[in-house]
Amino acid sequence: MQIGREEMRETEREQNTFERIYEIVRQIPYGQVATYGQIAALAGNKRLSRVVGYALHVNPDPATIPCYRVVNRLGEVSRAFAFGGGNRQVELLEAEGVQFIDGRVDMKHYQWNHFVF
DNA sequence: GGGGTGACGCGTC
DNA sequence: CGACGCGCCACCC
Repeated sequence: MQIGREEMRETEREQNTFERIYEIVRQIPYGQVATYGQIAALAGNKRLSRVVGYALHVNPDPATIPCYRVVNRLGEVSRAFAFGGGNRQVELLEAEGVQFIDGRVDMKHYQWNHFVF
């Protein structure tokens, strides 16, 4: 169909923003976590961190998008986690072997390092 | 089209 | 430490 090329690019970009975010979150390995900013950077713009948060908030498919593996830069889980609060998120992560120090993920050891592979 | 909001990040005080 | 403030960008009135 013939819609304006620019218009289409815009639409594509917007969809891709979310698609990229979800695709990246899907790739976070078992037993590891990533930060919002990290995902934003991988999605192409590290300033998208807030959008990443929003994207996970409206997570369309929690079954395949492990949003609980996403924490903030300090390793803190979200208090507004969808399934029964942040405590639930902590449980899920600990079940994967992720260790916490003072209520925060030990980022040094569990943050996903996408460069090493 | 304008304005408020947020599962963030970073600088300041 | 904690409390603000600001920038960012997509979303929702």
